[in-house]
Amino acid sequence: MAARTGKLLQELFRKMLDAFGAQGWWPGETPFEVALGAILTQNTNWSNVARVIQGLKEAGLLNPGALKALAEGELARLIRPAGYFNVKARRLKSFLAFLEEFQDSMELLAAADLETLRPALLKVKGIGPETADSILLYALDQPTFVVDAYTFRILSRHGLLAEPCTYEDLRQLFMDHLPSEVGLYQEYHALLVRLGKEFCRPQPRCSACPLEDWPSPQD
DNA sequence: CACCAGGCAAGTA
DNA sequence: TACTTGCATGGT
Repeated sequence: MAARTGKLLQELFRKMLDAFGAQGWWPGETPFEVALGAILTQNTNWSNVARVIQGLKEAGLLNPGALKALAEGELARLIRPAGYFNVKARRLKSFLAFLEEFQDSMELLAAADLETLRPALLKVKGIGPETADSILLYALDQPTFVVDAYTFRILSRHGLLAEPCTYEDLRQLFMDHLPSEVGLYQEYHALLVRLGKEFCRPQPRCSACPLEDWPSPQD
């Protein structure tokens, strides 16, 4: 994956867009809701997270002030269906403490630049690279590429990865070879997840994948 | 029943 | 630096 990388990545995007159409990520009505969802969905099926967010919304708790007022144990009880509830309650609390430095305002947070925000988010306990990039890209509209397990698996299955390859390697790969556009990055990652869910599961191997045998051997 | 899901931190070598 | 392990629910 060297000189022709840009071309390959453009082709991949085009094929996924043709097969699935625009995904319109992230599902969430507010930037704060998106950030919460990013933490809750760590290694967890989105349907479980959606249930939790719905519950918080109905209880009027989907705002920083209300969540900060809850004891950590009480928060854990409320997010139980999302799994890892004790860990995630602590992680949500640490994110809320971080957001307090910005007057609980996602808008104020979005006003900072990417080079400042990303390292700051990564220092928050419970926010790793994927969660940080998800919050940056989908809640704050910052041009950073989100890499996840599907990204590794799809590229690896198609023989496009010179492993070993770290999260940062793969993020840089996309960002070095694609235009730095928020809308493109948002749609690209969403399409990789869609493709991964339907056709690139750990087992069994892909069937009826819309990419077919792409990339062809002579490429 | 086994396996998976839009990770991360902490411990070990 | 590069593994390994704990964390936990709900769907297939």
